Amino acid sequence: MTVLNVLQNSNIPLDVPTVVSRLGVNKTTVYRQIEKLLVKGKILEADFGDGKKRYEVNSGKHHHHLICENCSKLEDIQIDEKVLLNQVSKSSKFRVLRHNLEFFGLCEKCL
Amino acid sequence: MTVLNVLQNSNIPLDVPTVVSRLGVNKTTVYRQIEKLLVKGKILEADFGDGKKRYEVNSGKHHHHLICENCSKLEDIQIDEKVLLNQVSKSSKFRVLRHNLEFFGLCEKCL
DNA sequence: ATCATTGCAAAGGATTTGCATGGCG
DNA sequence: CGCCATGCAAATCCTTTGCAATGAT
Repeated sequence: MTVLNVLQNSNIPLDVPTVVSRLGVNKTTVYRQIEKLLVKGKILEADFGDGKKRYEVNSGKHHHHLICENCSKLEDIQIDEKVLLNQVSKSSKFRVLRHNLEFFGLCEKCL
Repeated sequence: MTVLNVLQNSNIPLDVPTVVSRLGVNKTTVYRQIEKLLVKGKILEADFGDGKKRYEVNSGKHHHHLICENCSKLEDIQIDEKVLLNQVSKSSKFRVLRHNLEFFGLCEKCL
């Protein structure tokens, strides 16, 4: 088992402590492997704003997350971001290289 | 001087350690005042993905941030999010209550 | 022998909690 | 007195760093 395996076996992004507990290896090792996988582009980092980073395999399909604030259920969503980035380039001279976009709310069941 | 004053005097969102150093009061006090201001809606939380929360006064104008990865310059940007939220409601049954959107890249000067 | 990988313990930084203190109604 | 704001120290949680031990080439 490797870090990548653990992430592949999960349908949601995992934080490092979770990966550590599933792998049974030292956390330092996991942090270092994560770093390498990130550089290689094998995995992506997600930030749900709760003070820890989460990681998921890079499927190649750029997507964002819908996070249920009641049951923590997570859903992926693909969004056409052309409109978004166009708005930015119209109103600013910044060159946007990447962005972070996550949605929080209630899933169908919790509504 | 209050926490709110410090945030009002800043043109960028500040993290708690910074507020503490500018105010000279205990960090616990600042964390507690921040919490109250958040509940009252006087301030907003911003997450730049570097492991700490930042806070800014709630101007009433919903906006996002453009963050220069070279010089850390920060620019506010307003975006018409109708299109974005429409896409979500079309492809999922989640009810989106809030979202987090930040842009990272290079400012005009650093380009 | 060398170089990368792993583990472990310690340190760091943001945040939270417990408890005692001080002000004020 | 009773309540709320403040301070301080300790604890917690995620993450990083230093260094020694192990493994592979």
